[in-house]
Amino acid sequence: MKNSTRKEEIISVASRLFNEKGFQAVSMRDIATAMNIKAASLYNHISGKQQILSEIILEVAKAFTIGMEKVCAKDISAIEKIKMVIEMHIAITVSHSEALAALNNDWMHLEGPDLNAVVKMREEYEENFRSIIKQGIHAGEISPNHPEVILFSILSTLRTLYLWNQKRGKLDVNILKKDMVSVLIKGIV
Amino acid sequence: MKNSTRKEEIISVASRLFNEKGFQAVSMRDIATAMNIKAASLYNHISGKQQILSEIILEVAKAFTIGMEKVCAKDISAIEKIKMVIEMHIAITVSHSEALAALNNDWMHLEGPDLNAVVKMREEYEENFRSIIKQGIHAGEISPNHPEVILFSILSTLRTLYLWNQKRGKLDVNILKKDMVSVLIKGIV
DNA sequence: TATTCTAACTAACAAGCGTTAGTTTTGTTA
DNA sequence: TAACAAAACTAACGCTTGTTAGTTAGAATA
Repeated sequence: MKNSTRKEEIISVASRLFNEKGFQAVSMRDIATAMNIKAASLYNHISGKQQILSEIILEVAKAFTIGMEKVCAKDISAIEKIKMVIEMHIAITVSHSEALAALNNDWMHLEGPDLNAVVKMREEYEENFRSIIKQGIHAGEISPNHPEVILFSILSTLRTLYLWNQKRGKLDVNILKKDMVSVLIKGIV
Repeated sequence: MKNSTRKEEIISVASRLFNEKGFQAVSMRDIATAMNIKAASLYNHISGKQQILSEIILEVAKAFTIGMEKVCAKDISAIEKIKMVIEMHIAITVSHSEALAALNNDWMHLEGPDLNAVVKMREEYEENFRSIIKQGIHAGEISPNHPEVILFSILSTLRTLYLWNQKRGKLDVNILKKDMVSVLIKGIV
């Protein structure tokens, strides 16, 4: 309802718990206990468990959509676009690490219009990425491998980045960007 | 207890449901309904929900461990080893697609020794992969990028393969192997 | 035919779930 | 200090959960 600090705190704590155990394994009582209050008190700030999940996921999903639109609007080569996408993913991952777990693993527990919206954003995001790759192949910048394999390979790496970033204490962002662009585009040989 | 067909059927149905909704979101009644029996009847064949999860995850985790040990035992170049690992991942993914969802997303819901065992197998797997990459860098076969980024990039792609294989109707395995080896090793330019 | 085994069933349990209603505490403003 | 709003509380609701106990139908074995 409001934009209170307490509401943001709930969403932040819930993100952390969802990241650790998954949406279905975290109860309202778990969230409340982590904040040293009772479960019923949460309802002074949010309308229910579903709303918490929606807010977490929709915020980060929108960030990706906006980021991809910015990349597509630029008049640059396909390779340059892919570099931008990689850098955008890294930036969002660093700032929204725990929300990415929900986006990746718990999107199917959204309901109603929120579920539809997230699925649609995801499809459009992949379609935009696919177009960039095809553009690059057509222009001769990218090797004519199965574009689906290229798309899948890069996107899998980017989507799983949050896990690695959590595991091995926060690599330096600029080094990470440089190395990932290099590995994903030029390969490892 | 026994090696009955009915038990395997339960595990197969459970794998499918866990793959769709996640371990915590699937109830024993869901599994039973999908088999046209009552939840209590499941207990004639298995000891509980935890056992179902353990059997699903441990089987596929062991397959990876055995596969990796075979690769490491070979006296071939690092690049050849990585090719073998990629091909192994694709083979296991095709034959155990739904179990991979549980291994990736629900391993943290294991309990006791099973949890420890899976975590340990995962760590050892990654350590073996890391060694192969370092060997390749040392031998000059692999570019001296941060080995951690190379490891993470390839492993992320392989671990997420089951999702893409499910989404776009089963790509041809041999073409997939060829293209993935090419993209992951030689890059996309 | 009588017996044993398998695999289903019904009924119930204690515990935990998300959520609501109504009340009390707390801190700020008039 | 009195009044008010914010945010906590207690208590309870109906429902679902994993699981157990005891029973029954049907097939295989003696």
